[in-house]
Amino acid sequence: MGSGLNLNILLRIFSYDYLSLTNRYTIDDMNATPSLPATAYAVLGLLTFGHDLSGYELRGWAQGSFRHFYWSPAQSQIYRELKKLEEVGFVESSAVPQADRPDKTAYTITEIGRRALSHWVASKPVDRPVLKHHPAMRLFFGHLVEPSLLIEILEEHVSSLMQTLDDLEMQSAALTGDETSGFSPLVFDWAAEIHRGDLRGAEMVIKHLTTRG
Amino acid sequence: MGSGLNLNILLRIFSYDYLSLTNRYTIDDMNATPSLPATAYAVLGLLTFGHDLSGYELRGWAQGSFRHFYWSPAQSQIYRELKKLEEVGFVESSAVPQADRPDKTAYTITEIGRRALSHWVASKPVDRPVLKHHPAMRLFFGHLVEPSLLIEILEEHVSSLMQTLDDLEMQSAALTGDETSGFSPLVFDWAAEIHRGDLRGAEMVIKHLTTRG
DNA sequence: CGTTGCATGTAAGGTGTTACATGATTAC
DNA sequence: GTAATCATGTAACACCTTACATGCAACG
Repeated sequence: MGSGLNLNILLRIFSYDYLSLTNRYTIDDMNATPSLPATAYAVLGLLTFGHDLSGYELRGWAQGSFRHFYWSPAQSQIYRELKKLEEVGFVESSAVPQADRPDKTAYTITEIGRRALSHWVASKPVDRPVLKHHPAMRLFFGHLVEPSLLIEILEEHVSSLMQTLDDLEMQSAALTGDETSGFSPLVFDWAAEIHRGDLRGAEMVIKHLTTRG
Repeated sequence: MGSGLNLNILLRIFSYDYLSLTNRYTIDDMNATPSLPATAYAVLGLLTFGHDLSGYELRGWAQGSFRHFYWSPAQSQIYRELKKLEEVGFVESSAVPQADRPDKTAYTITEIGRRALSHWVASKPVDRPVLKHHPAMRLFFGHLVEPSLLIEILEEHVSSLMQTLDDLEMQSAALTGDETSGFSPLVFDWAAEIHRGDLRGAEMVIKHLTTRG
């Protein structure tokens, strides 16, 4: 362990109230990753693709990029995560003058933020994916309603899936070959496979319901 | 609208603090569905398969049945939802004497609970599925770490998926043909398709990473 | 002249988790 | 005897959302 580290600091780093930290991390502290919520790292990670972004822009990027394989956080939460990240020293903000507009606050990832993030990316255990499949939940209790109502719900789900697939294929195509996009096209392809599985399943269910209902 | 219904009651029913309700629902109020969280309906729905269950048993059933297509709530939350459900009159509890053990409290769905649930099952809009795919999120930021670490994470995910698939296939096989299981085998088959899509995607990613890393 | 987009936030409260407390029974 | 399972809960708090407030600029 490095120079600036004592038990007191460690306790504060790994306790939940990191918001009350007055000291920032030093590189010496980086033997372990502090327990920031995954959302904080997700926001932090968006700053590693080479652009300094404002809270507002981050919201847009989050919506555009993780929408289909992670949920996208509410805008108010992004601002809150940014505040926390700045307090622990993982990002730095700077005012960017805008023509004829109030300034915007752009965030840059710091070296120490980058290290913490890299550590988190490879850290284990990785939580298992969490799926909250509302249409499947409706089917699970489908014995309580008319099959025709179930089919309606399923068909809406199918058409929403097709839109999602279109979107994913477009995004993947647009980014493949782009040096700065990292593994994101690969992630979009992966997400597309998941959604195609969902589609196959939903169509199987519809077929089952129509041939005996 | 029915006899016992006035604006005041409506406001209380559709406001969030249904916990403070002193009046219970009557069947007349059932033209619409109150905004209970999906979790409450999920718990309520488990009581429609013909068994009266205790909080403890419900936790087990939830874990066993929706684990793979919905998340399973913490035990403490199940107890809280049951309390709420009883307060609005959707379930009734009765003490069941246990040999040589403290009594357990078994819950039964009421007629009005059943109506509310049926209404909810067919109500729209149905929320889109929410996926929080942690391994995919790691890959999304994979440009920050060694590819070998990514492959490790992916391979662990693959083996976890295979267990899930085994589990789903077993459950589907066990329940197919069982009159009392409703559509649940169909849901398990659907979930299996989703997980097979995930598997296909993860294997594609691994192949991609190994052939150029 | 109203709506949409950019941009940043606060207030309030719902949703869900972890950790703990309790107590008896069964199994090793 | 000590661990695991059955069984029920409370306390504390992390996480996240909705709704609102603000202000300016551009579009039609």
